[in-house]
Amino acid sequence: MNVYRSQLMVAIEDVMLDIVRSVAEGKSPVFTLRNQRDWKNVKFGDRLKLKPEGQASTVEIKFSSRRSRPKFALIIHLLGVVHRLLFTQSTCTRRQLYYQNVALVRSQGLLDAAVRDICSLLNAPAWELGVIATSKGLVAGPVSLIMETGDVIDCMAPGGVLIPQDINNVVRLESDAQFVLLVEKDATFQKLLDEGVLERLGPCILVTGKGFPDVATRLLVQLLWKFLSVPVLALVDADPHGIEIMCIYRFGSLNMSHQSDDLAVPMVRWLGVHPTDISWLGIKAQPLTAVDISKLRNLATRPYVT
DNA sequence: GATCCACCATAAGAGACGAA
DNA sequence: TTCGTCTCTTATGGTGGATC
Repeated sequence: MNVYRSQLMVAIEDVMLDIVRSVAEGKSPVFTLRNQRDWKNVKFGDRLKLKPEGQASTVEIKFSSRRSRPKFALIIHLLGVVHRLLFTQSTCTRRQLYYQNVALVRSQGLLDAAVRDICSLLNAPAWELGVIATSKGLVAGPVSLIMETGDVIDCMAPGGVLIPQDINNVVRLESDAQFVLLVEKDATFQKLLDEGVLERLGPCILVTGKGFPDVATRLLVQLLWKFLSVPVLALVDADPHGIEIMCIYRFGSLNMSHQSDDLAVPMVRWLGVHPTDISWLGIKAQPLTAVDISKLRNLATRPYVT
Protein backbone atom coordinates (compact mmCIF):
# COMPACT_ATOMS: atom_id res chain seq x y z
CA MET A 1 0.00 0.00 0.00
CA ASN A 2 1.12 3.54 -0.82
CA VAL A 3 3.11 4.98 2.15
CA TYR A 4 1.32 8.34 2.04
CA ARG A 5 -2.06 6.59 2.03
CA SER A 6 -1.18 4.51 5.08
CA GLN A 7 0.08 7.66 6.85
CA LEU A 8 -3.29 9.30 6.24
CA MET A 9 -5.06 6.24 7.64
CA VAL A 10 -2.89 6.42 10.77
CA ALA A 11 -3.68 10.15 11.06
CA ILE A 12 -7.43 9.39 10.97
CA GLU A 13 -7.00 6.67 13.59
CA ASP A 14 -5.10 9.16 15.80
CA VAL A 15 -7.96 11.66 15.52
CA MET A 16 -10.44 8.98 16.55
CA LEU A 17 -8.22 7.88 19.46
CA ASP A 18 -8.00 11.49 20.69
CA ILE A 19 -11.80 11.63 20.76
CA VAL A 20 -12.03 8.35 22.69
CA ARG A 21 -9.43 9.66 25.18
CA SER A 22 -11.37 12.90 25.67
CA VAL A 23 -14.56 10.98 26.40
CA ALA A 24 -12.71 8.58 28.75
CA GLU A 25 -11.32 11.56 30.67
CA GLY A 26 -14.78 13.06 30.98
CA LYS A 27 -14.02 15.89 28.56
CA SER A 28 -16.21 16.88 25.65
CA PRO A 29 -14.40 16.22 22.33
CA VAL A 30 -13.59 19.16 20.11
CA PHE A 31 -11.97 19.76 16.71
CA THR A 32 -9.75 22.85 16.54
CA LEU A 33 -9.20 24.03 12.98
CA ARG A 34 -7.71 27.05 11.24
CA ASN A 35 -10.50 29.42 10.20
CA GLN A 36 -10.69 29.28 6.41
CA ARG A 37 -13.41 31.91 6.15
CA ASP A 38 -11.24 34.76 7.40
CA TRP A 39 -9.13 36.77 4.96
CA LYS A 40 -6.84 37.67 7.89
CA ASN A 41 -5.78 34.00 7.98
CA VAL A 42 -4.23 34.01 4.51
CA LYS A 43 -0.92 35.51 3.50
CA PHE A 44 -0.13 36.61 -0.02
CA GLY A 45 3.16 36.07 -1.78
CA ASP A 46 2.44 35.15 -5.36
CA ARG A 47 -0.78 33.35 -4.35
CA LEU A 48 -3.11 33.04 -1.35
CA LYS A 49 -1.81 30.69 1.32
CA LEU A 50 -3.41 29.67 4.59
CA LYS A 51 -1.19 30.73 7.49
CA PRO A 52 0.41 27.81 9.38
CA GLU A 53 -0.95 26.53 12.68
CA GLY A 54 -0.08 28.90 15.50
CA GLN A 55 -0.28 31.97 13.26
CA ALA A 56 -3.87 31.58 12.06
CA SER A 57 -6.96 32.14 14.19
CA THR A 58 -8.90 28.96 14.86
CA VAL A 59 -12.47 27.76 15.10
CA GLU A 60 -13.70 25.05 17.43
CA ILE A 61 -16.28 22.43 16.50
CA LYS A 62 -17.47 21.21 19.86
CA PHE A 63 -19.57 18.16 20.56
CA SER A 64 -20.85 19.96 23.67
CA SER A 65 -22.36 22.75 21.57
CA ARG A 66 -25.87 21.98 20.38
CA ARG A 67 -25.20 24.19 17.38
CA SER A 68 -22.02 22.54 16.14
CA ARG A 69 -22.87 18.96 17.19
CA PRO A 70 -24.35 18.00 13.74
CA LYS A 71 -21.18 19.22 12.06
CA PHE A 72 -19.05 17.30 14.56
CA ALA A 73 -21.07 14.13 13.80
CA LEU A 74 -20.71 14.70 10.06
CA ILE A 75 -16.92 15.03 10.32
CA ILE A 76 -16.72 11.79 12.32
CA HIS A 77 -18.90 10.04 9.73
CA LEU A 78 -16.77 11.34 6.85
CA LEU A 79 -13.53 10.38 8.58
CA GLY A 80 -14.86 6.81 8.62
CA VAL A 81 -15.78 6.99 4.94
CA VAL A 82 -12.37 8.44 4.00
CA HIS A 83 -10.60 5.72 6.01
CA ARG A 84 -12.53 3.09 4.04
CA LEU A 85 -11.73 4.84 0.71
CA LEU A 86 -8.03 4.88 1.58
CA PHE A 87 -8.11 1.24 2.67
CA THR A 88 -9.89 0.05 -0.49
CA GLN A 89 -7.88 2.45 -2.69
CA SER A 90 -11.09 3.77 -4.23
CA THR A 91 -12.64 7.19 -4.82
CA CYS A 92 -16.04 8.80 -4.31
CA THR A 93 -17.54 12.08 -5.56
CA ARG A 94 -18.86 14.70 -3.15
CA ARG A 95 -22.31 14.19 -4.62
CA GLN A 96 -22.15 10.43 -3.91
CA LEU A 97 -21.13 11.19 -0.31
CA TYR A 98 -24.15 13.48 -0.02
CA TYR A 99 -26.62 10.88 -1.30
CA GLN A 100 -25.12 8.11 0.85
CA ASN A 101 -26.52 9.81 3.96
CA VAL A 102 -28.78 12.75 3.10
CA ALA A 103 -30.35 12.77 6.58
CA LEU A 104 -26.97 13.30 8.26
CA VAL A 105 -25.38 15.57 5.67
CA ARG A 106 -28.51 17.73 5.16
CA SER A 107 -27.05 19.83 2.34
CA GLN A 108 -24.31 19.75 -0.26
CA GLY A 109 -22.82 22.95 1.16
CA LEU A 110 -22.44 21.44 4.63
CA LEU A 111 -20.77 18.40 3.13
CA ASP A 112 -18.30 20.55 1.18
CA ALA A 113 -17.45 22.46 4.37
CA ALA A 114 -16.94 19.22 6.30
CA VAL A 115 -14.63 17.87 3.58
CA ARG A 116 -12.63 21.12 3.76
CA ASP A 117 -12.39 20.72 7.55
CA ILE A 118 -11.12 17.15 7.18
CA CYS A 119 -8.51 18.29 4.64
CA SER A 120 -7.37 20.95 7.10
CA LEU A 121 -7.39 18.43 9.97
CA LEU A 122 -5.29 15.88 8.04
CA ASN A 123 -3.28 18.49 6.12
CA ALA A 124 -4.02 16.76 2.83
CA PRO A 125 -5.91 17.71 -0.33
CA ALA A 126 -9.31 16.09 -0.87
CA TRP A 127 -8.20 14.12 -3.93
CA GLU A 128 -5.50 12.40 -1.85
CA LEU A 129 -8.30 11.27 0.50
CA GLY A 130 -10.24 9.72 -2.39
CA VAL A 131 -12.86 12.48 -2.37
CA ILE A 132 -13.28 14.03 -5.80
CA ALA A 133 -15.66 16.65 -7.20
CA THR A 134 -17.75 16.09 -10.32
CA SER A 135 -15.91 17.89 -13.05
CA LYS A 136 -17.65 20.56 -15.14
CA GLY A 137 -14.79 22.17 -17.05
CA LEU A 138 -13.90 21.59 -20.69
CA VAL A 139 -10.57 21.47 -22.51
CA ALA A 140 -9.96 21.64 -26.26
CA GLY A 141 -6.82 21.67 -28.33
CA PRO A 142 -3.77 19.67 -29.35
CA VAL A 143 -3.03 18.01 -26.04
CA SER A 144 -3.01 14.38 -24.89
CA LEU A 145 -3.39 13.50 -21.22
CA ILE A 146 -1.61 10.27 -20.29
CA MET A 147 -3.23 8.74 -17.21
CA GLU A 148 -1.66 6.53 -14.52
CA THR A 149 -3.63 3.59 -15.94
CA GLY A 150 -2.04 4.07 -19.38
CA ASP A 151 -5.24 5.52 -20.88
CA VAL A 152 -4.73 8.49 -23.20
CA ILE A 153 -7.29 11.32 -23.43
CA ASP A 154 -7.11 13.23 -26.71
CA CYS A 155 -8.58 16.73 -26.31
CA MET A 156 -9.06 17.47 -30.03
CA ALA A 157 -12.70 16.29 -30.04
CA PRO A 158 -15.19 18.84 -31.49
CA GLY A 159 -16.73 20.94 -28.71
CA GLY A 160 -13.96 20.05 -26.30
CA VAL A 161 -13.51 17.23 -23.80
CA LEU A 162 -14.86 17.09 -20.25
CA ILE A 163 -11.92 17.46 -17.87
CA PRO A 164 -11.50 14.08 -16.09
CA GLN A 165 -12.48 13.96 -12.42
CA ASP A 166 -9.29 12.05 -11.60
CA ILE A 167 -7.06 14.72 -13.15
CA ASN A 168 -4.52 14.14 -10.35
CA ASN A 169 -3.85 10.74 -11.98
CA VAL A 170 -2.37 12.40 -15.09
CA VAL A 171 1.29 11.37 -15.25
CA ARG A 172 2.30 13.05 -18.49
CA LEU A 173 1.12 15.62 -21.05
CA GLU A 174 1.96 15.76 -24.73
CA SER A 175 1.31 18.96 -26.68
CA ASP A 176 2.89 21.44 -29.09
CA ALA A 177 0.61 24.29 -27.92
CA GLN A 178 2.16 27.76 -27.72
CA PHE A 179 -0.24 29.08 -25.05
CA VAL A 180 -3.25 28.23 -22.90
CA LEU A 181 -6.38 30.40 -23.11
CA LEU A 182 -8.74 30.36 -20.12
CA VAL A 183 -12.30 31.28 -21.09
CA GLU A 184 -14.88 32.31 -18.49
CA LYS A 185 -18.07 31.12 -20.19
CA ASP A 186 -18.95 27.93 -22.02
CA ALA A 187 -20.84 29.94 -24.68
CA THR A 188 -17.67 31.95 -25.49
CA PHE A 189 -15.61 28.74 -25.44
CA GLN A 190 -17.91 27.11 -28.01
CA LYS A 191 -18.03 30.25 -30.17
CA LEU A 192 -14.23 30.44 -30.27
CA LEU A 193 -14.05 26.77 -31.29
CA ASP A 194 -16.75 27.26 -33.94
CA GLU A 195 -14.78 30.17 -35.40
CA GLY A 196 -11.70 27.96 -35.67
CA VAL A 197 -9.57 29.69 -33.04
CA LEU A 198 -7.40 26.57 -32.67
CA GLU A 199 -6.28 26.88 -36.32
CA ARG A 200 -6.35 30.68 -36.62
CA LEU A 201 -4.29 31.44 -33.51
CA GLY A 202 -1.86 28.56 -33.99
CA PRO A 203 -1.49 25.56 -31.73
CA CYS A 204 -3.17 26.54 -28.46
CA ILE A 205 -5.28 24.96 -25.71
CA LEU A 206 -8.68 26.35 -24.66
CA VAL A 207 -9.96 25.70 -21.15
CA THR A 208 -13.25 26.79 -19.58
CA GLY A 209 -14.44 26.26 -16.01
CA LYS A 210 -18.00 27.36 -17.01
CA GLY A 211 -18.05 30.20 -14.53
CA PHE A 212 -16.25 29.78 -11.23
CA PRO A 213 -13.76 26.99 -11.96
CA ASP A 214 -14.02 23.71 -10.09
CA VAL A 215 -11.04 21.90 -8.54
CA ALA A 216 -10.39 19.62 -11.54
CA THR A 217 -10.27 22.57 -13.94
CA ARG A 218 -7.83 24.48 -11.73
CA LEU A 219 -5.67 21.36 -11.32
CA LEU A 220 -5.56 20.90 -15.10
CA VAL A 221 -4.56 24.53 -15.71
CA GLN A 222 -1.70 24.15 -13.26
CA LEU A 223 -0.65 20.86 -14.90
CA LEU A 224 -0.62 22.53 -18.35
CA TRP A 225 1.43 25.41 -17.00
CA LYS A 226 3.94 23.14 -15.20
CA PHE A 227 4.38 20.55 -17.98
CA LEU A 228 4.33 22.86 -21.02
CA SER A 229 5.87 26.09 -19.62
CA VAL A 230 3.74 28.21 -21.95
CA PRO A 231 1.88 31.50 -21.24
CA VAL A 232 -1.55 31.15 -19.63
CA LEU A 233 -3.97 33.91 -20.67
CA ALA A 234 -7.40 34.65 -19.17
CA LEU A 235 -10.30 35.86 -21.30
CA VAL A 236 -13.02 37.03 -18.90
CA ASP A 237 -15.83 39.61 -18.83
CA ALA A 238 -14.92 43.15 -17.82
CA ASP A 239 -17.14 42.92 -14.77
CA PRO A 240 -16.49 42.10 -11.08
CA HIS A 241 -17.34 38.44 -11.50
CA GLY A 242 -15.03 38.09 -14.50
CA ILE A 243 -12.19 39.70 -12.57
CA GLU A 244 -12.89 37.49 -9.56
CA ILE A 245 -12.82 34.35 -11.73
CA MET A 246 -9.48 35.43 -13.21
CA CYS A 247 -8.16 36.01 -9.67
CA ILE A 248 -9.26 32.51 -8.59
CA TYR A 249 -7.27 30.96 -11.44
CA ARG A 250 -4.29 33.18 -10.66
CA PHE A 251 -4.18 33.53 -6.87
CA GLY A 252 -6.49 30.76 -5.60
CA SER A 253 -9.57 31.14 -3.38
CA LEU A 254 -10.00 31.78 0.32
CA ASN A 255 -11.84 28.50 0.90
CA MET A 256 -9.13 26.44 -0.82
CA SER A 257 -6.20 28.52 0.45
CA HIS A 258 -4.71 25.39 2.08
CA GLN A 259 -4.33 23.87 -1.43
CA SER A 260 -3.16 26.92 -3.41
CA ASP A 261 0.16 25.26 -4.20
CA ASP A 262 -1.74 22.75 -6.35
CA LEU A 263 -4.50 25.03 -7.65
CA ALA A 264 -3.18 28.54 -8.32
CA VAL A 265 -1.16 29.66 -11.35
CA PRO A 266 0.44 33.03 -10.48
CA MET A 267 1.66 33.42 -14.08
CA VAL A 268 -1.89 33.77 -15.46
CA ARG A 269 -2.09 37.00 -17.46
CA TRP A 270 -5.31 38.97 -17.87
CA LEU A 271 -5.84 39.14 -21.62
CA GLY A 272 -9.08 41.07 -21.26
CA VAL A 273 -11.59 42.35 -21.81
CA HIS A 274 -10.29 45.21 -19.61
CA PRO A 275 -12.71 47.94 -18.50
CA THR A 276 -10.56 50.45 -20.46
CA ASP A 277 -11.15 48.40 -23.63
CA ILE A 278 -14.87 49.20 -23.46
CA SER A 279 -14.45 52.87 -24.46
CA TRP A 280 -11.52 52.10 -26.77
CA LEU A 281 -13.56 49.54 -28.71
CA GLY A 282 -16.73 51.61 -28.53
CA ILE A 283 -18.68 48.79 -26.84
CA LYS A 284 -22.02 49.68 -25.25
CA ALA A 285 -21.48 48.79 -21.58
CA GLN A 286 -24.07 47.77 -19.01
CA PRO A 287 -24.13 49.96 -15.86
CA LEU A 288 -22.88 48.33 -12.65
CA THR A 289 -25.63 47.05 -10.37
CA ALA A 290 -25.64 47.47 -6.58
CA VAL A 291 -24.44 43.86 -6.33
CA ASP A 292 -21.59 44.56 -8.76
CA ILE A 293 -20.47 47.59 -6.74
CA SER A 294 -20.62 45.56 -3.52
CA LYS A 295 -18.52 42.85 -5.17
CA LEU A 296 -16.00 45.46 -6.39
CA ARG A 297 -15.66 46.92 -2.88
CA ASN A 298 -15.08 43.42 -1.55
CA LEU A 299 -12.45 42.69 -4.23
CA ALA A 300 -10.66 45.94 -3.38
CA THR A 301 -10.00 44.68 0.17
CA ARG A 302 -8.40 41.37 -0.92
CA PRO A 303 -4.68 40.88 -0.24
CA TYR A 304 -3.78 40.51 -3.94
CA VAL A 305 -5.32 43.94 -4.64
CA THR A 306 -4.11 45.81 -1.57
C1' DG B 1 -39.17 23.97 -29.45
C1' DA B 2 -39.74 26.47 -25.14
C1' DT B 3 -39.97 26.36 -20.38
C1' DC B 4 -39.42 24.60 -15.89
C1' DC B 5 -37.07 22.19 -12.44
C1' DA B 6 -33.48 19.43 -10.34
C1' DC B 7 -28.87 18.99 -10.20
C1' DC B 8 -23.73 20.42 -9.93
C1' DA B 9 -19.87 23.39 -9.16
C1' DT B 10 -17.87 27.98 -7.31
C1' DA B 11 -18.20 32.17 -4.15
C1' DA B 12 -19.60 35.67 -0.29
C1' DG B 13 -22.99 38.33 2.68
C1' DA B 14 -26.65 38.64 6.09
C1' DG B 15 -28.71 37.30 9.97
C1' DA B 16 -29.52 33.91 13.61
C1' DC B 17 -27.64 31.84 17.42
C1' DG B 18 -24.39 30.23 21.10
C1' DA B 19 -20.66 31.19 24.31
C1' DA B 20 -18.45 34.05 27.50
C1' DT C 1 -24.77 42.28 26.07
C1' DT C 2 -21.25 41.59 22.85
C1' DC C 3 -18.59 39.07 19.83
C1' DG C 4 -17.63 35.35 16.98
C1' DT C 5 -19.36 31.35 14.53
C1' DC C 6 -22.49 28.87 11.73
C1' DT C 7 -26.30 28.37 8.58
C1' DC C 8 -29.00 29.96 5.07
C1' DT C 9 -29.52 32.47 1.03
C1' DT C 10 -28.20 34.25 -3.21
C1' DA C 11 -25.00 35.25 -6.80
C1' DT C 12 -22.19 33.38 -10.92
C1' DG C 13 -21.65 29.67 -14.55
C1' DG C 14 -23.68 25.59 -16.55
C1' DT C 15 -26.37 20.56 -18.05
C1' DG C 16 -30.11 17.39 -18.79
C1' DG C 17 -34.64 15.47 -18.42
C1' DA C 18 -39.65 16.11 -18.06
C1' DT C 19 -43.58 18.56 -19.42
C1' DC C 20 -46.50 21.50 -22.14
